[in-house]
Amino acid sequence: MLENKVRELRARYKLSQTELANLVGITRQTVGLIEKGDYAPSVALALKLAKALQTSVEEVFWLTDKQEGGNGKHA
Amino acid sequence: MLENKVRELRARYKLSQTELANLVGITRQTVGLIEKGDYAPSVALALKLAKALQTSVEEVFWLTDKQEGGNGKHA
DNA sequence: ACATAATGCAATATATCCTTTACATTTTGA
DNA sequence: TCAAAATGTAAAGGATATATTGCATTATGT
Repeated sequence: MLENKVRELRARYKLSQTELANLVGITRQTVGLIEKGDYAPSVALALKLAKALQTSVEEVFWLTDKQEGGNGKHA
Repeated sequence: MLENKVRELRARYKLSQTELANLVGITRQTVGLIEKGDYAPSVALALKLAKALQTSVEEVFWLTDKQEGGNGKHA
């Protein structure tokens, strides 16, 4: 599955979800869903996020072996 | 808009669209559409493509100022 | 020339991204 | 404590990524 450290990097620069969202041209809800791992953004958005967070796409997003959890609804 | 050099890198390793598609788990049609610039893949797929092409996401995909052309249909 | 592989392209269907709107909860700061 | 900001979350809908199937065209090798 796809993992990321958007939240960690965003905290490092003391940006709110809304501020980061404005920087890259999306809504704060989308930022929240990406941080939660619910959305795998397009590479265009990933490039913008990496730039806003002053690092590379690979530093922000990476693939792991882990399987996708359940359906999101807790048991 | 989003540009990429998938075709150039694929040629460098003498891979067919079908071979690259198999390496990253998609269909050859999708490879063709990405090369043509019609699709901006998910960051998960971009990571797999960059890995298959032995480089970074930023080397394969980048954003430019250029506007999206017409609707694809020639005038 | 011929067979085969590679590519282009189109239509349809499904999955997923992303937005908008709305409301609840949590955190922060004076 | 109180107000404001930040975050969580959800539903509905538009936009687009990706698969599947099928057929036409072009390139490659013998």
